[in-house]
Amino acid sequence: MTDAARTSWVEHTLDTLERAGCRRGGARSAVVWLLAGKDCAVTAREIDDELRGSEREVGRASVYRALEQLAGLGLVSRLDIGQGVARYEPQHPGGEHHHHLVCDECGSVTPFQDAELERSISRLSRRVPFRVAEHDVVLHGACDECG
Amino acid sequence: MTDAARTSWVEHTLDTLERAGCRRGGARSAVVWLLAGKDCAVTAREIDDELRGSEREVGRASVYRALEQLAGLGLVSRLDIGQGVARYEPQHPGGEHHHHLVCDECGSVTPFQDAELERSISRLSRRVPFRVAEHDVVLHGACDECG
DNA sequence: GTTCCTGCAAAAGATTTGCAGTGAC
DNA sequence: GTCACTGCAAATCTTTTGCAGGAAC
Repeated sequence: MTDAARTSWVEHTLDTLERAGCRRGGARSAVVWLLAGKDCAVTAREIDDELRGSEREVGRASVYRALEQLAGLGLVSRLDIGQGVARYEPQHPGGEHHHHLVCDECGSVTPFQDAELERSISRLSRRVPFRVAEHDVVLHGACDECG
Repeated sequence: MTDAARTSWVEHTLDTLERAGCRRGGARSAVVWLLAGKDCAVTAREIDDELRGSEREVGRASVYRALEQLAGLGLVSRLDIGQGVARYEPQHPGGEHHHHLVCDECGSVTPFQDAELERSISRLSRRVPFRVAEHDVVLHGACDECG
């Protein structure tokens, strides 16, 4: 992930928000900038903690509200990969796309990509009686260090 | 899913519990029997509600404790498919295996099977630096009625 | 000036835990 | 009799909501 790609996602995101009739509030922008720096899914708590120690403090409710809004506009993906917490990551338009390995021992989350898997899912998506918008694949097990 | 398969899962489950040093408590058995009758993932609340109206009432805590134990022994799968609730379904040893379509409009959860997808995942599982024990695929979108 | 945004505190849900009594073996 | 199991109530944790003040346009 290049810096250019991150910046481009931020611009695209702020533009889309503006077109949706939103104003450029500081709290939401802080969440957008923080997310832009993440390569893999983070939890609301992680965002909240990280912003709490930053120059722009943000209330927890604002973090959740920003994430909900961004997810609704398709700018971030929301993932539920166990452990009872939602995770969020930037969704780069037409760009990189990955899935997750979750270690059930230590809780670590690692991204991976696989073209064959994507092809299977894309073929499958056409077969089901369902308008498929997104898909998530989660592999559970033990990571290199734990297993 | 045949009645025989359900009964066989119950027997296998109770046996495994016994071998793990558990006693045959009534609450846990009630949860096992209820799960055996389900073809797709249910929430703890659904189990609790259903048992509350049955002959064998079960405390909520016992439902959660039973599910945690069953999941730990690999007898049920725990799924997090959004909506902030965990779902559980029987894991038939070496048997049927399915994934889920989740309608983001109405919240319905529909199971599906796909052999090609399974093959992709199984090949993939051998390639990653990770000991893969389970996998979940969730397709999000709009169901036939909502979409 | 209007409408959206924000933060706090309170509320709502899901899940877990402490504990005292009950039941299985 | 021992040790696991159970149910209740309380606690914990994540996420949502109400509301009053503040900011964007």
